[in-house]
Amino acid sequence: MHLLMKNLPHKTIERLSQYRRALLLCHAQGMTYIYSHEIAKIQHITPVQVRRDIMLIGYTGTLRKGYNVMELIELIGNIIDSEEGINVCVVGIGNLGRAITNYFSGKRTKLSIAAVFDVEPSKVGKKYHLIDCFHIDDIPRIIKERKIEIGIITVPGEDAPAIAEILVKAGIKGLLNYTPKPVNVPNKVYLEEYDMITSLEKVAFFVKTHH
Amino acid sequence: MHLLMKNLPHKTIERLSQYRRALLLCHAQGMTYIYSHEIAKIQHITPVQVRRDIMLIGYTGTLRKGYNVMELIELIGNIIDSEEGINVCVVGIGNLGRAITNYFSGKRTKLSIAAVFDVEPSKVGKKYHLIDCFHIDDIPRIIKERKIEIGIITVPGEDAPAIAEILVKAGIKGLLNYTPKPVNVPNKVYLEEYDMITSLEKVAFFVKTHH
DNA sequence: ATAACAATGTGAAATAATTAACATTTTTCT
DNA sequence: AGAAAAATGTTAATTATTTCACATTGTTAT
Ligand SMILES: NC(=O)c1ccc[n+]([C@@H]2O[C@H](COP(=O)([O-])OP(=O)(O)OC[C@H]3O[C@@H](n4cnc5c(N)ncnc54)[C@H](O)[C@@H]3O)[C@@H](O)[C@H]2O)c1
Ligand SMILES: NC(=O)c1ccc[n+]([C@@H]2O[C@H](COP(=O)([O-])OP(=O)(O)OC[C@H]3O[C@@H](n4cnc5c(N)ncnc54)[C@H](O)[C@@H]3O)[C@@H](O)[C@H]2O)c1
Repeated sequence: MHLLMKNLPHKTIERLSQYRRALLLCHAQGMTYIYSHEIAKIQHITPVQVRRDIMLIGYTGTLRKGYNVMELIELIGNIIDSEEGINVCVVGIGNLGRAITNYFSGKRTKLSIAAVFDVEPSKVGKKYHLIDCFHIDDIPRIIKERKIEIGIITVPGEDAPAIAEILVKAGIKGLLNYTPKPVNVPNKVYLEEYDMITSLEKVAFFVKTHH
Repeated sequence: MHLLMKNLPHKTIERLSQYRRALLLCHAQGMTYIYSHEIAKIQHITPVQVRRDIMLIGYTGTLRKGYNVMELIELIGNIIDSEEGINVCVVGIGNLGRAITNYFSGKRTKLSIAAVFDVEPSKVGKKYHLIDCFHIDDIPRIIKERKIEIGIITVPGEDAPAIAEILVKAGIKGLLNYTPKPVNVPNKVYLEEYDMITSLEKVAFFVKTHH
């Protein structure tokens, strides 16, 4: 593993993921080289920031031609992906859980949803986009069997803390909580929380104040 | 409008929204006062940060008793809400669009979804959680009639830029793009973009590097 | 009454992230 | 060949955000 990786700013990691997505589209359109200002335009940021991020991962472009699209895609992959891939599970296969499962399935990537969980008897045993749905009591077993390292929580808010605890006990390494209820995890588990209401309220605030 | 509001850091706005949500739950449980360290615990941040945010909005608590829950809820409301409320629309009523519409409807808040749009003939004319679905050709008219100021984009990625343009032309003031495709808007429109893959890749990266 | 404690409020310091400035280099044009 | 243009790479400056450190002050215990 690169020494570089350790010290990459969080924001840079996010942007690398976004650059890669944009680059994949550019590659699909037949572009072989791209300038920092072109990437910047797509992502609504400055060219300097793009160059700095790319500098941080130790890649260097060609003066006057820019960056080799495919090389950059591969390097970003080396940085942010795990070689062997990482398995993910979704807990709570309601509206949001199904939308996410649907969204991910088919996307060829190093991240794949290896199981989904719910409590509803009518859902347990079914398949969602080819992925088995298990009862939450099976979380410990399935997580071990299927080497799942990351959990996405989409249960009703009030159940989120309990589910987080179950997942942590089962050995999960990272959690993505889409519930409005914050959950507690030990320090060794990486936690990311996102709530749409917060985003919307933020947009509303800036709409209100900037005009 | 407060002078204060103008200069609040973006991060503070996000946290205020989160504090309020947590405070509402505390209020519902009958708490009348709360300490900065209690809020901090819920949100996984430091008590100093909570106190600083609260300082920034000009509220002051009671020494030794902490903050009055209801007063704080109301003050945060004064800061981030619009008095009259803001109307929102969702464009693209697929899996994610429906999940979001479902999630928002019923939540009593100053933000309400006033219309949804799609292109599918089978969806146009129907109601989703009591909200009318119109054809995207009606965007300009409906946005004016219903005084919609914010748009949430949940169409397939490739259509997002075109939809953003239509919404901007129709006079939208803020956009929340849940598509993986970045869109362009003029400077006066506030834009927030969020992609789940990026979040998941970020979690995966830190899982990989921190262990 | 007084000391010990536990909370807030905040200037100052530290850290994180972005942006400016510019040296360098390749390409193109004359 | 030499000048002009346009791109990268990077140090330094700036700005944004978080954290430290501590003065202040109600509350509780002795
Ligand atoms: N729908 C959205 O767009 C949206 C947006 C932001 C946040 N959220 C949040 O995501 C969560 C799910 O939203 P939704 O709209 O999909 O709700 P939903 O009710 O459609 O789905 C919840 C699912 O969780 C299952 N469930 C309930 N208790 C469970 C438990 N203890 N263990 C496992 N599964 C359990 C239910 O059977 C159901 O399938 C909620 O917390 C919601 O606040 C949703
Ligand atoms: N499902 C998820 O969890 C998820 C997560 C992140 C991002 N996304 C993104 O959100 C978007 C929607 O995802 P989804 O799973 O709901 O897809 P979906 O196919 O279920 O829904 C898309 C909807 O948009 C409609 N549509 C198509 N073209 C349109 C146009 N020009 N104008 C208006 N409506 C149009 C379709 O009729 C459909 O109803 C996609 O861009 C996807 O990448 C989805």
